Amino acid sequence: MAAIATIQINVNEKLFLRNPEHTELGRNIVSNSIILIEKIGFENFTFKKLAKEINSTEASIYRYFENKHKLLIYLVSWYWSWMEYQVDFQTNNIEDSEKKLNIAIDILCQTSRFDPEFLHINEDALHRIVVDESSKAYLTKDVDADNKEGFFHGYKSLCRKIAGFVTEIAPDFKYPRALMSTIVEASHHQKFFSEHLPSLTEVSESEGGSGEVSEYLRYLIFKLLKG
Amino acid sequence: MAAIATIQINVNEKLFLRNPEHTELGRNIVSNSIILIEKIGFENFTFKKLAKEINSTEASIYRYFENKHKLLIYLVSWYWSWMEYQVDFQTNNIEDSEKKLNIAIDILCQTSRFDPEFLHINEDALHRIVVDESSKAYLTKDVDADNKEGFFHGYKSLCRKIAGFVTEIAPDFKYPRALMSTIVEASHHQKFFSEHLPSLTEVSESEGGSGEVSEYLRYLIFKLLKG
DNA sequence: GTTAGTATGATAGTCACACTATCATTAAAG
DNA sequence: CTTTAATGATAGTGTGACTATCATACTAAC
Repeated sequence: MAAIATIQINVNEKLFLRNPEHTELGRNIVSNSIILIEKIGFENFTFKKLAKEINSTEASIYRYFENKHKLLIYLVSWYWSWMEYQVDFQTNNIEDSEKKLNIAIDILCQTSRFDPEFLHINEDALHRIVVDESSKAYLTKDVDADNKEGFFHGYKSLCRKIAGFVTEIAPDFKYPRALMSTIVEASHHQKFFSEHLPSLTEVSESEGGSGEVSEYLRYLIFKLLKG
Repeated sequence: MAAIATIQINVNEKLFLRNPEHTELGRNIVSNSIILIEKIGFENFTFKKLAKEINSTEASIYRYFENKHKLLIYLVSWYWSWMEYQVDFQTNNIEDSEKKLNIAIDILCQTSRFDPEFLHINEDALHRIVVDESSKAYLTKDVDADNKEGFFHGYKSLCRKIAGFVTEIAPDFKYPRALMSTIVEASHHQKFFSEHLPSLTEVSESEGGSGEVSEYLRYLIFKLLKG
């Protein structure tokens, strides 16, 4: 099926040297880096290995991304923009704030699936990268500099948006943003724990997400907001 | 004041090649690695730099720790054991489960300070390492293997203990362990966000911890359990 | 007191990662 | 038809992450 309107996901321009969306090689770098990072983990991932994978060279990849850390931030940024787009799209024309919040939670946990138009991006693999690796994007000594450059705009923007739903439901709730950052982080580590350190949680995510993480988060949030 | 009884913090033996507690050099490695990692960050930290710092050699450090990742897990493990000891000590003889839970939260957030007997360990620096770096200890492709070796025992044990307090307060609460892992993780990233990405939270931790993180966490937990 | 063992230091070497630089080739744009 | 931009090919540098070897100093045992 042909797309009539093309969705454009915007990522901070300082995250790349050449825009990877504009060329075949660039899209190849992005799509295969997702596959490879998901497969071998970010620490074991190198531009040399990626180059081999796509039959290109290290030097060519360096023409797009300064280093693998910038690439990771690029991928994670892309993910947050995509998430925000999904939230906008799926909550559009919905009045009920609780409904909107529920939709947002499902999107965060990837419980509901949205047919995307990004042929070169494996969204499932990217989601797993975000779960496993995204905190490494900001847990560095460069956070403050990177934040000044606006690298975390997507994450902050999404949190702000969902925190807005929270405030619509409970205008007196004191911690809408803290709650949302807690929930977003929890959506990742609860999934991680359920798969790798199951004694840290009652939630069990068996294959593809039966939705126990989102159930748990939903329970937390609504109990907090409505008593 | 002299200690009459000496506290022994136990760390999984597989985390080191030679027990660093047993020698001067070993304790030096541990104490200076804490200072150095806190200062330059885990990614920039190398055994060579540490060796220089303590006037020793790379080779000597490798006789104690297989690699810097194992050293990180060692430090984090030590921290969790120490935290659990503090919880045990400070909640001893207290009957009221709510009080115990409050104490545990304060300990997690380092709001209450405990005079320790570990001269060679800078607990404040170690706490900052745990906030900034501890998730890197398990967010790797080796989690499952490392978990099998018991490297995360301390973390799991502490969560289980505090989850026990939760169950004492609210026996019907469905997610005691998930809640506790969420809270422990939140105690780290809320502090991190308040310092580096403040738009992600209402909490602000000005110097030494005025305790806003613990206030927030306390609010969450008790609203959930009694709300 | 000699010997044997253990901890550390000193040095050097290997391999892989993280780049940087240069030049050749090809394809598209004017 | 020429210029320019994108890629490939190759090589080189510095550093990190180790491993190996040998010398030395101290300690503990016989």
